[in-house]
Amino acid sequence: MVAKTSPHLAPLISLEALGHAAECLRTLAHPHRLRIVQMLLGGRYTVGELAEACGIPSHMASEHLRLMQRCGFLTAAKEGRCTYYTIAEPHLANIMACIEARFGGESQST
Amino acid sequence: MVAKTSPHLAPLISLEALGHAAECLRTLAHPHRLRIVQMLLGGRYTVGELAEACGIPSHMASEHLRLMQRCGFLTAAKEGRCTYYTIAEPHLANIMACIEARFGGESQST
DNA sequence: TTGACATATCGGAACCTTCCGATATATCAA
DNA sequence: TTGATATATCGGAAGGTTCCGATATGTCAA
Repeated sequence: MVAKTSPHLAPLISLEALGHAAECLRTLAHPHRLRIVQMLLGGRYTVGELAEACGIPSHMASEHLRLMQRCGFLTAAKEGRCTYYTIAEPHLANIMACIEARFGGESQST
Repeated sequence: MVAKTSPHLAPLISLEALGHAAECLRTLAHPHRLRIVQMLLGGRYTVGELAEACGIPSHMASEHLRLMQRCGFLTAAKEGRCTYYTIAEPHLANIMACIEARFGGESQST
């Protein structure tokens, strides 16, 4: 039931779970989607606001948001003509913190 | 010089840095590469050992390792016929901890 | 109803990734 | 040298992703 691997390691995640993790990482691995997640960690925003912040047309923001919703990262709430998105997966805060720790102070003066 | 965005958020990472972050996340976003990183966080291994643990031919493990080396994640040390790989990017431990927190206890009894 | 706005969806072009078999290089043992 | 082992690289097939213009849906104001 357990590992037949080397002595000094024990708790390997199953390849199936790693496949799921890889899927989520791939969903996160896009500059506009990272920006969207970073903004949503600070509050809720509409598609149009997120699109403008990323400098992309809103129908593309909508597509990014749909991808992240499928992954369970976000939820949508329709209010009138607008759709507000919010973070649904609490672990995103941790991962963004890691990313900010590594890339936060990177070459912003060039 | 600073944000012209909404009141309740301030420290957005530059899109350029987010692009770099996305590249690194994409490199990580593969089940075999995640397994390799997880193993290497517990010690150093040869290409063949990593390949066997993933159930893939060693020339494919070699390719995964080269990708991660390019990203600065790993370093290689040749010893005789074997090449030992080790973790070079300390932040990988943090990110793997996030991933284990989220996916560690997932469906291993199915 | 009509028109304007906000979001969502569709179809396709361009590009990137993954995987594989074949082959190259480098090391050791005899 | 020769043969076996360990790793690395190459070229191409198959599939996935990103982006875009066009179009659809759903909401508000008049």
